[in-house]
Amino acid sequence: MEDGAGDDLYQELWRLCAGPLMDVPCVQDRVFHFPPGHIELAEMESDEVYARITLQPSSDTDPLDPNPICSEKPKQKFYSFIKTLSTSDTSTHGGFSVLRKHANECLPQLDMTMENPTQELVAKDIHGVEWKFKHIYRGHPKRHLLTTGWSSFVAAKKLVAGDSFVFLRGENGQLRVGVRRLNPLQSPTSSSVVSTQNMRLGVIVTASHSVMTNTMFVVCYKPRFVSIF
Amino acid sequence: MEDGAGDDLYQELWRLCAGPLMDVPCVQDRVFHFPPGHIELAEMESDEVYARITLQPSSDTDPLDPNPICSEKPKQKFYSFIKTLSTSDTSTHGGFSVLRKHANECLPQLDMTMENPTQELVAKDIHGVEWKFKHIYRGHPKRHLLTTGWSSFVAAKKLVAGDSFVFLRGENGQLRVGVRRLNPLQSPTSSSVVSTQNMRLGVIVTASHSVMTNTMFVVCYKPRFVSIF
DNA sequence: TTGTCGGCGGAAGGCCGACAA
DNA sequence: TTGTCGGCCTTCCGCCGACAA
Repeated sequence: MEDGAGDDLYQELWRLCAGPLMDVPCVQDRVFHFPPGHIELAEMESDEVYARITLQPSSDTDPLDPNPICSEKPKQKFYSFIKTLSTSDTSTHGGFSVLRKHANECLPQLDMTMENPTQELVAKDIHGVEWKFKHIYRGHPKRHLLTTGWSSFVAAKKLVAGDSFVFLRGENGQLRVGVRRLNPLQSPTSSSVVSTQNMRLGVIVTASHSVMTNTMFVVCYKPRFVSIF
Repeated sequence: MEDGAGDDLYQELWRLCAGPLMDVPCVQDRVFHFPPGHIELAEMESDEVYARITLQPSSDTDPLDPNPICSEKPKQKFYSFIKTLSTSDTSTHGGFSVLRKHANECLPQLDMTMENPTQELVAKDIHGVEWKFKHIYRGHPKRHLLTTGWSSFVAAKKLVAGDSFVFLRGENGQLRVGVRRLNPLQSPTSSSVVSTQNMRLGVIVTASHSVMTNTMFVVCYKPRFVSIF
């Protein structure tokens, strides 16, 4: 999807959107004789993040074999904040109020010699879609705001007060934005076509078929609904 | 969902939204030793219609046994039209232009002694949700239009030029509205969580399990994607 | 007959500082 | 410091008849 440096940022964005307790383990997988390999994703409609884990049955019986894939360290430093949205933040009346601490730590520096310093921020969400925001420092007393572009983001992501806005900057200056919802958007399909029962049976059959024929299969791991499978 | 007379209308609405070639057969089911019984539905998001068919394995071996359920005749007459939406119909600039023939045949009569005769139409969609439209006969030359309320319907149903608007009136004066799309809305889940493979396997297992244990099971029949199952 | 347009009035969007919690 | 509000300007919505295909 992106050049090398960007992948780190997407992975960090995924972590931020999923929440601190939702890291996907990849070492213990070996205990069940499945060499790991997973990919982080997000739903198109809700931006709900999930992990797709590709599993292949293995005859390797040593669960203590160190896993080279997980031993890599992140190479760059990240600057990020998460803010719970106020009523004003999500209202169509105005923009987004950036807390001073967040602005100082995470937003690119403004030229403070100007009367009303302003800049355009261009950030990508977890799908790689670009979002533009006007960042301005104005008012009395002075404050940081996101104005033009913010309301489109709120509408497109269907954000309401209580949801959280995720912002991330890499050392190289690349920006990412994301969303963490207070109440997940209900999927239209969950109530109609796809029965949980059918899915569960399908997964079981797929897994056993995979073991018998020694072929690969895929599991989707959704932080919000871990207990389903 | 509704009192008796309304059910007929919903069934007719389902037929109109699915298209003339999409009637759900219910006689030949017997040939496969499944006493029939189905219910028409529509997806919450796209209004795509489908049929949910409940099947129970049967030891009855006479395929020619007449089916009493399908021999009933509809009791009331329906007045309906389907119009392909023009660019103007779906534009936010104005309302919906009702073809004269359609207005004469299907819309409730206006009081033509008025200068600009108008009335409010209240119609339910396939979910039972009410939609209100202002119907007015005005302009030079005179024409039938749906104005206030129409744009909300277009936005909510995500209609674009080329899609079709379905209108239905029963003898009792009850009104129904529906939608038939040129290009189906792609479901966000179809590209992510739910794999066709898992669904297919789930259905097969459910069916064989049903036969073995002689219990009921359910199949969803979607006119647009008959070939999937 | 009916699709599209210009005109226009009103509602909502959205940028601003004021102010108080 | 920052959530909310009144003010005000602009954009877009949406109802109208005109007009031509």
